Amino acid sequence: MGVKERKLRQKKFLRQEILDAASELFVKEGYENVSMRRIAEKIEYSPTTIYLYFKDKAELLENVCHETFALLSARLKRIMEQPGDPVEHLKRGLLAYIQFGLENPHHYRATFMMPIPEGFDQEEYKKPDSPGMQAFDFLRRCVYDCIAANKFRNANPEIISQTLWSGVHGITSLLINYEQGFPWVDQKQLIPFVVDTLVSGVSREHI
Amino acid sequence: MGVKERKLRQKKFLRQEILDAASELFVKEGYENVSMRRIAEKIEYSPTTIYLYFKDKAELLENVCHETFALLSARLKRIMEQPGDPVEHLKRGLLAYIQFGLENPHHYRATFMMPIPEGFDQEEYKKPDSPGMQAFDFLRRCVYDCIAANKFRNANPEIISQTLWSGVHGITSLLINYEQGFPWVDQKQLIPFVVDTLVSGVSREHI
DNA sequence: GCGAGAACTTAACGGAGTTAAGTTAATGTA
DNA sequence: TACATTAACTTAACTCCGTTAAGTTCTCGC
Repeated sequence: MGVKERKLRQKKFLRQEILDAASELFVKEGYENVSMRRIAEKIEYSPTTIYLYFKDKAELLENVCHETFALLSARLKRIMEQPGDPVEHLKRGLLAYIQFGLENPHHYRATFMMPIPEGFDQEEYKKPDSPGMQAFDFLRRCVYDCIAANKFRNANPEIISQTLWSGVHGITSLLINYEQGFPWVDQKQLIPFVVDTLVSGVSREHI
Repeated sequence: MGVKERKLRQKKFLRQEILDAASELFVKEGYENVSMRRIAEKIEYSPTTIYLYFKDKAELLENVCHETFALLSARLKRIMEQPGDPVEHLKRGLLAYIQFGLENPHHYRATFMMPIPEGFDQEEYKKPDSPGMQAFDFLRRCVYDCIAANKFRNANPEIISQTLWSGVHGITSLLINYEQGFPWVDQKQLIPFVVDTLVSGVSREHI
């Protein structure tokens, strides 16, 4: 009897429809302006139906972000697979991270800039299969490669990775938050300069 | 007739009481969990009274943050007045910035991590007397001093200042957001390493 | 004594996230 | 085929939010 399977497929389909509707509203209007009621309206179900598929709004938007960040991991993976020396890999990865954040500002904000809801299990985030951790792992592997190639100054690889992440997060989040609210120099100059500064700062020699 | 003066004093007093109550709730519970009603309850006035003193919630919390960030500016000013070479000044300033953010996480979040309400006049932020800009000016002056002392590599002072700011903002905001949600290395090592990386990255020679 | 205005409150609006209870339709079982 | 169970979904409601319009009270200047 394929009935059960069909039911399951239908359930998964609606779940995906919710995710898609939420994602679209999310991209267009940002976290603050996405309400459960509007998502429900979009898929033409009652608001309470969403709660049959997601525990609450936070869990729903968490899943929306997971979907998007899988794309970042894929992009980083592609960079790692291309030929090039480790430092070049690292630089391209850092640039891709920033670019990704600027292309998906609402997702980036929801994932890395919003307060973690209280009572939320923070241990969840540390799991290596969470999309944030997966992306961080690419960075970490890059750093290990650079250290193996004797390109970096003598320091804990973990501290270097975290420094680089905080560096790219800094410029990404500030540009997202103050796109117009601050007299930025040209992004096309600023972003590569930030990446160069970071990589140069952890390198054995100036580059 | 000192009556008008007394009235004005009373009005200012209540305004300050609102600010203090808001600030206290803010520090204790964070932006999300401060409601106009709760602030009103704390000062034992009706919620609508607050609107006689502040246009809306955003303006109130903006003022709360201004107060706090005046403290940062004062701290940075003190650092600049102490003896020391410009690079040392800069490093101490960057460290003080991070420390200030970690000491006032809710204020820092509200000022630098929250989405700017739509319809908000973003030009307001660029004004040089806004507390954010004032603090940024200390950084900028440090950078100019370092360039004058021929310590930095040849680059636009503006781009260097913005790079350094985004660097300290990155580590500050990530540590605020994921205090427990990420396997950080020891902050006592990480934070100085970040500052060293940034300064070294923009320096003429490795340090 | 009276009118004006300042200071503050009451009551309400519309919207948010969420939940409890109810409805409907399909399924498995006798 | 008749009945009980369950899944899927909706209706109605609760509590809370920011904010506003209207009303009240009190004080001051004339």
